[in-house]
Amino acid sequence: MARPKTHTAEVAERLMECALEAVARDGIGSLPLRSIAERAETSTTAVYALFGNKEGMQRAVLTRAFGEFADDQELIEVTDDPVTDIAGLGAHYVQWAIDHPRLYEAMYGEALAGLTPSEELSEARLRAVARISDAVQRALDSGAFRPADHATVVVSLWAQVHGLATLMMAGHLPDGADPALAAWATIEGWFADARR
Amino acid sequence: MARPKTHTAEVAERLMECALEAVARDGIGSLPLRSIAERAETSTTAVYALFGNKEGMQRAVLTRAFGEFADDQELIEVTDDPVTDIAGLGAHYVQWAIDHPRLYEAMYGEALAGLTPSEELSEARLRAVARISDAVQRALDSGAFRPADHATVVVSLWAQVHGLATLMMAGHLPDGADPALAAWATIEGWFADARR
DNA sequence: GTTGTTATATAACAACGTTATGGATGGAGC
DNA sequence: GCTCCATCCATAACGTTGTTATATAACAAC
Repeated sequence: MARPKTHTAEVAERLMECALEAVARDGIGSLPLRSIAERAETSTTAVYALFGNKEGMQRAVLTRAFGEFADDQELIEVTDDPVTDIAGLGAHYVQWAIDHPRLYEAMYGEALAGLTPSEELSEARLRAVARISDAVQRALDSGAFRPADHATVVVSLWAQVHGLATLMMAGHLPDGADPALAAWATIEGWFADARR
Repeated sequence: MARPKTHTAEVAERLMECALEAVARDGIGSLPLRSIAERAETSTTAVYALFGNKEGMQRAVLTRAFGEFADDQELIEVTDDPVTDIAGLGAHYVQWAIDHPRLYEAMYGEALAGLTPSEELSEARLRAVARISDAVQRALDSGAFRPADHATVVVSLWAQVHGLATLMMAGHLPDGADPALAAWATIEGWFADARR
């Protein structure tokens, strides 16, 4: 009894791809709806029909970005040495951020202060650090790490890689600094015995 | 032989105060020149005469913010125990970020990816971590920290506090996590002897 | 076909950063 | 003291942004 929809999920996917590309290139701040819609061969109305508004589209882009980031983390094989796993996950974490600076910037920079997160966005965020969280739990269970609160250890390691990634992207890394060694020190800080 | 200037340094200061206030409240992204100029009782032209353009004004705001941040770091008294100093500086670092979330966000978030830094901005940035850098040097000299590259240790500790601050601001801190303990682990990671 | 309802593209609107414009200003020259 | 006129700056205009209103288009029911 009405006109059939043409703003389908397929159009949403096209829009999403164009938007993700634009954000990865120019950052989350500059995302002109007109050019995005034009590139996706539709009109700006589609954005409002499918994502609500610009902020909704930004949220969707960030959710997608977190998903791809989590996929990358999950490429790391799980071994029976949680400490090695943590080191590998950390290195991968930083590398992804370096490879996708604008995306990572948007994920952990402006996103927090600016737009209010949706349910899916929060979930996607959790998945991004799930592997590290798991590895820390195994390190604690195996006795490789001294007894400590799981959340505290996770935050310590997460802050380390997140901070390293951000500083490196910003060009703040002083000459001669070794990020891998820097991260390793934080891991060692949790060792049960002083093995160095 | 010409009309005297009214776009004086005093006007620049008024503009700066209004802009800093606006950025601290709404973030670096939303800084409407018209309303800033109106609040400073001048016109938008003054912004272009005194700061070049909006980006110049943003740079100036960030430089000022870094200055205030560095002032705060320098409030911490220097003792003869560098490790205690580092812990205190780190706690102060995180606290300032929590107290000025939009400012810190602007300083280390968008600023890097977006606008190109000026000379003064780069200097102001360096001053912000000068105290931590000094304390690390003393910790290395005194033998409290095991022999390591100064820049690497600085980056490790800096990344830790920066990461903690960012994650806390973003509400990413898991329940039960103790940021002070988390930071302390990174410090311990550099201890010469396993004193815990 | 006509009508009713929904969907969409287009055009209009307000706000933004930036640039042009034209009036205002006050010492220099007489 | 009067006229320049180089200089400065508030105002208005321009292009682009996100968003909303409007009018057209497309189908189902009668």
